[in-house]
Amino acid sequence: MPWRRKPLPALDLGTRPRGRSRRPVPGTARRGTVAADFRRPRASRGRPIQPGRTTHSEHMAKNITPRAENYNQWYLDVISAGQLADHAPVKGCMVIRPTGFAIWEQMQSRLDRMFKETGHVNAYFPVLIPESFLKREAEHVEGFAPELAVVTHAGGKLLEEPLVVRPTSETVIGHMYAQWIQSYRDLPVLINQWCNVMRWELRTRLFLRTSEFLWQEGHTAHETAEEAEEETLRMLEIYRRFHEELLAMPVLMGRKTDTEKFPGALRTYCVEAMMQDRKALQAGTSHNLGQNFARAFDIQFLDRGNERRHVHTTSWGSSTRMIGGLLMTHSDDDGLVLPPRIAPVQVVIVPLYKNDAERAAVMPFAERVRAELGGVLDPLHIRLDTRDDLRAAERFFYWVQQGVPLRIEVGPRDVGQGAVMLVRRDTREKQSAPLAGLGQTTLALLERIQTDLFERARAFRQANTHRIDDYGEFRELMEGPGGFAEAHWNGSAQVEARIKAETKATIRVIPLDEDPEPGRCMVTGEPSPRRVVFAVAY
RNA sequence: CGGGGUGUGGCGCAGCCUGGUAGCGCACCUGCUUUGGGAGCAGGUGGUCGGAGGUUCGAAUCCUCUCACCCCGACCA
Repeated sequence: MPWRRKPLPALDLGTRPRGRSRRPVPGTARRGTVAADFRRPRASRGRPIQPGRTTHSEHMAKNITPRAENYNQWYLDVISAGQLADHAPVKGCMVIRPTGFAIWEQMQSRLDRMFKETGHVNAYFPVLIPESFLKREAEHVEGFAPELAVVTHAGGKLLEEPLVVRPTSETVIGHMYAQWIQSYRDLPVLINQWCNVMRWELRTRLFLRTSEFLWQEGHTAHETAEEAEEETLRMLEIYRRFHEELLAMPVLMGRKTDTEKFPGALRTYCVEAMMQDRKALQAGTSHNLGQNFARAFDIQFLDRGNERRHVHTTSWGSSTRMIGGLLMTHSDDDGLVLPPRIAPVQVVIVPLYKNDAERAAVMPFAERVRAELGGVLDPLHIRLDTRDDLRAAERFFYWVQQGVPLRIEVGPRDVGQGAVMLVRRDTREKQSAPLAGLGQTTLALLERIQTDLFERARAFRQANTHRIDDYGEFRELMEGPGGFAEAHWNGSAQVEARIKAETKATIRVIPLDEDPEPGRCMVTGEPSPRRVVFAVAY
């Protein structure tokens, strides 16, 4: 079963340049092989790390509102302090600053690789789509009409046909697939594109919901319904792995209800995460489009029996919204916290000195530290902070708020001892480690940080997930602390709508359990085949 | 679109009621002293008060119109 949970594999920071000889075979996830190169330090080399003391216990960031005080403001403050993004002059649009974009680039390169390993290729389709295309699929146009941006003029003249700025690309791509696909020999078509899309949102929030956002949209066409469903679930599983293994974000996988599904889809699946305020965030979606778009765009092929048939298509996407989700999963009152595997800067070395004499001693040592780490990490992901116009404390806070998982302080005292100070971003634990074997020590620590972040998030979700059978209790949960509620539902859109109206909670996923537990709808008492997961969502 | 609010140096604000030609904190620049968790002192740069019109000798301040943004609600990756 493609959606079966797999254990978190050994650390693959994915940052060390790899030899060309190791070429992954499409369709097979590289597992273990690469990680084994620098997985755990052998006992003889890895120095035991003493339990450290934390550098401080209180919230120290004076430019960030604590979560407990105002969660929304905290979110905006973390973005601002970390210099991730800024508001653009056009309402609802954002400027992704270099630090934020670097995170996106990391996400892109890791996901892109996972797509290519499963046989997909990249292409690019235009940003402008004839308005009439959207109208060809009834549900699709109904779903997207309210949020379309439309170009009516160009070259100083009124256009004969308005052009919409793509909100998603099923239509143009369907149009092209109709021309490219003639025979079953042309199938499957497995194309992905990285691009921007625009959806005119009424209420926007940086990363989570902006009018323009960056994303990836995969579009595939298949011979049979079974193949399309298989592809849909395969990509869902890739999103699950990406979130859990790279972003350290535990996610629930499942199906969307008809009210929540993609306009035009047969079925929509998604991965859903819990944020620190216990609200749900849909992080990636995978749609089985059936033959809806094939019929609308006349995508037909001659099958093996020489009969003309419509293809079965899928589409799947994930966006810059994941940056918001990543932030709300791990960050704290001091600012951004990034998991090592996705962090653009994994380790920062901060040299400390008071005068030229100390500088002369410390800098070469810091360079040695960098060289040592360069043996195990991609040098691009190691930063040596040579700024001497900033005070030490200011540099510390800068990197704290950039979310760098590990800071290495190198001062005169350390040089004397042939050691460095390692400071974890997540726990703030500070510990001394000798320069000898520092590469392995660092890798082990990064691995630990990665798994700790994931485990912490999973424990949080678990602590805030409740099995609920009584609607009164359900309302109390949603009106009070919030969280995920596993409850029974009779399957009707009316009851779903009533629950939403009364509690703001929606059905986030219908889990893909193989052995569902039947019961009775918490609202109507009617039979229910399985529990579904409710939550208030972003 | 309905309800509430705000527009004054890069950011956050005061001044408006009781008109007299703009001030504070942070940031920024210079210098000295500092530097293992957001330094101190001294000096300095920068705005004509969202926009338009009106009242007045005189408007950030009063009046009219207008624009933008933010928060709450309905829609959404």
